[in-house]
Amino acid sequence: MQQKYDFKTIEEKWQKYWEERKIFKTDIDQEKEKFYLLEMFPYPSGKLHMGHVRNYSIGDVMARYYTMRGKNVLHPMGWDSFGLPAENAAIKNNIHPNKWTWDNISEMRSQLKSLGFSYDWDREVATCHPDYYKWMQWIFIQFFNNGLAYKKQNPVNWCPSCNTVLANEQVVDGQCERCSTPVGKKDLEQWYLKITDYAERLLDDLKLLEGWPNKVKIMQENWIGKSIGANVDFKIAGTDRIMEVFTTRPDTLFGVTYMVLAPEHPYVKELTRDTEFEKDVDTFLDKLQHLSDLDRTSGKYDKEGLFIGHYAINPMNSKEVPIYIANYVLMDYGTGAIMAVPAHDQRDFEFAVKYGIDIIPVVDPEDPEIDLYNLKEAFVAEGKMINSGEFNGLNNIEAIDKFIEYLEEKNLGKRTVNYKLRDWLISRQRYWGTPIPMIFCESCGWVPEKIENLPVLLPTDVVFTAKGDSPLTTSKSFKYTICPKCGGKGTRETDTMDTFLDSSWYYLRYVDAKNDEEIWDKLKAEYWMPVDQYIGGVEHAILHLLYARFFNKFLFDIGYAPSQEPFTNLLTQGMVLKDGSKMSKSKGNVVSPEDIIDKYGADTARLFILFASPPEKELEWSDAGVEGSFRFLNRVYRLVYELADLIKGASDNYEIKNTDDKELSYVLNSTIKKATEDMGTRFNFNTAISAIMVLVNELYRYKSLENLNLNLLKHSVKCLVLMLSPFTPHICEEMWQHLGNEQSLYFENWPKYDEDALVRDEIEIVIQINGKVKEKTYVTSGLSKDEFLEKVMENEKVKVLLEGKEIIKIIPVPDKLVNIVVK
RNA sequence: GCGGUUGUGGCGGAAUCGGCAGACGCGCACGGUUGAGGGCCGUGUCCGAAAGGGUAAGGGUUCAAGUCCCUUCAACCGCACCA
Repeated sequence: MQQKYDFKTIEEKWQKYWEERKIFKTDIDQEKEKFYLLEMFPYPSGKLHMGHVRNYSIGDVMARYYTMRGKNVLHPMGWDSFGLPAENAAIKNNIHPNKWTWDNISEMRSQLKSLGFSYDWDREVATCHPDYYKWMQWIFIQFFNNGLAYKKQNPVNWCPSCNTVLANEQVVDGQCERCSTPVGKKDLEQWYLKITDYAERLLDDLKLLEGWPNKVKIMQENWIGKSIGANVDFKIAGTDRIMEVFTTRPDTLFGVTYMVLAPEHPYVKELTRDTEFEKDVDTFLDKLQHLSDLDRTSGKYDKEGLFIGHYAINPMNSKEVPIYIANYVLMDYGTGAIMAVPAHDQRDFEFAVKYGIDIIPVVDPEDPEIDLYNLKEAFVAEGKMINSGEFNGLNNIEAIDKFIEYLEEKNLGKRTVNYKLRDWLISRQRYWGTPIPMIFCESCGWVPEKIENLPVLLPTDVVFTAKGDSPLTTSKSFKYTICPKCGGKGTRETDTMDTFLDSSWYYLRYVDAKNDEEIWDKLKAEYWMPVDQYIGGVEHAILHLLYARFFNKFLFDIGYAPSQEPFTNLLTQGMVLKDGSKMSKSKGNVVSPEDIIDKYGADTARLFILFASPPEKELEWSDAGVEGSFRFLNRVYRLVYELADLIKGASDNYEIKNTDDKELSYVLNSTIKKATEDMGTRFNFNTAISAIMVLVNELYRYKSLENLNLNLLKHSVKCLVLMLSPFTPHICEEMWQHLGNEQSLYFENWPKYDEDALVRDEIEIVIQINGKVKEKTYVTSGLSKDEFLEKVMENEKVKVLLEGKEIIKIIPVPDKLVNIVVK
């Protein structure tokens, strides 16, 4: 160990040491409790950014900490390496996506290594590798064979810039999640996964996820969007057609004054054909179709509609009400048709006011403030049923069940549940993704490729045109094949899979990453799964985390995943900001991890990131703060360098000899206690580090004293190095070695604290009068309430303060405080 | 509009169960070391001369509130015509 803290030499030395000895390699060990720690794997864009560094620093501290606590920690890393940027780079720079991607992976892998993260690299996966996507295709075929993958023609979200379709989850504010281009509609035949079959379980099992942030659970709950209600049949007068609507408010059936069909509803054309309404309807539809989703849903959304010349018959009272089409009714939710109750639904109210339609109240709020027959807005709260025949007088909430019973009895409708969640559109018209292993045969229809023929390899003879068709269609070798079922002519599906499929199961593959016989050994999955701690950005709250739960549940159902849920605990780390906003090239406020590592070293970078803010919160980047962290490491380094010779011969058993010893021992043990609690239960690394800083300050005080207790000092310094090691492993290894240890500290135990050392003889207590602090004094610790009070009352200042006052009440909190209430 | 989160010194943040608000760090000031600068070591640093006041604003509960309850405001995030 040199006198000066030379982080470059030290970090290279120890990274090499760890790698050569395969320190971080993990295997099943039935003797030990397992701990599966996972950070979201990155897309190999080329360079790590600060968000990655934060994510992986948090993970690495936890991995190292749990290892020191005796857990068998699985800590893998890999690459979410299919995706659009590789293909765009191919078009732009004429580099094959494959080369572009693998170059980026090796660049980023070496960056991760330069940060000293404790990954078991033997388990590395890359989703673009045939060894991985082979099993992706295998899973797809399992979905297909279980009736959960299907192809259907539908108007789909289309990004004109990415030239591909998008899942609902990938449309954000009517724009493409990736490139922010407004999303349009296109009628295409596409593959879907039936995630809706799992809607109820995905919702229900959120209850099992006690270790997830509430925020994420609420977001998923809202996204799944369960509504309970009834489907009700309305006859269309003068036809044999039935208009089926979904409502969550069957209690308001008597208040229906009009009906609405979604403009795209098949009945609309049928009912208006060859009538005076046909022309207006066509104009209306035409206008709607030229609006993008963005325009249709954004802004003031003026409600607009059109009467189509037909009437529906209310099944409750046989009243005829007009049927409209309107822009606010969606085809792809419920039945694509609604009953409108203006008195008790705000949207219907606005529409009714605009078009002069009757407003009939059926729920009475019994509130003199509200004029029921002259409403200013819809009344949506609870009340008493009126104008509703035999249901009058009931509470409307209780009436809902009565209405449904009535409808079911008369065969006019039934109890129904609806979800906002839609099936997952997974086809992409792009090259750099997993080929969908399906073959179309004129006589057999869609047939999956035989398992023994997997993987269906991505062809290399393709042209990157970015024209809207999948580049796979340009391959001569790929498209034509034989039908696996009848042996006749077959054509391959040329679309590839949404890359979110690849990342929906990678955590399972890590348990047996190199297996080419099966997707993984079930016994290995049994040992390691579920992931005990998952760490990543909150931006994945819906997309990735919902898809991964869905995949895991499906794999559980077919016997491959051992648990219902994949991730027991989830930590969503906050963003890294600079000058109050997210680092981005366009804002020019990007701080490059490489530069920081170069200037201060990986240990400083890690320390600063963990010290500046608790993991869930946003982190404001501060160059001065980085300097501070660097200064602290230098301070620790000098301390150890200075003391190492002095304590070389000392023993690990120490005795407390004087008050200074006692003080050091107190600070040491309370630091261990605080750090242990902060790391293991709260993940508040910032306060754990600040506790360690307090210990360092105390050691500086102590070492300047005379008659040092070398045994105690040695013990303290060792504990300091061990506690700091999960945060800044390189410098700690170096100091550990300098203190005379031969083995890496990676397998050392986390220090234990001594409860007895935390008891102080005298404690400073606070004396309050009427809740205000008036005096601080020292008393013997551990006194009973009476003894404690007696001591307080002996205090001279208290006596003076209480003179001439009447004591009303005394609240003693021994070892802490007393509050005396006086008049 | 609905749902959620957050508001504490000049700054990042701490206060974990309702019990001393501001730990720790940054910045700043001063002192020591040094020929000087840097570095390092140390002291001080919420406001106020003091009594006292102070955790977005206002109210409430309590012996005691940054913490619990109500109202308002601001910022951020998610969803957004889902019947």
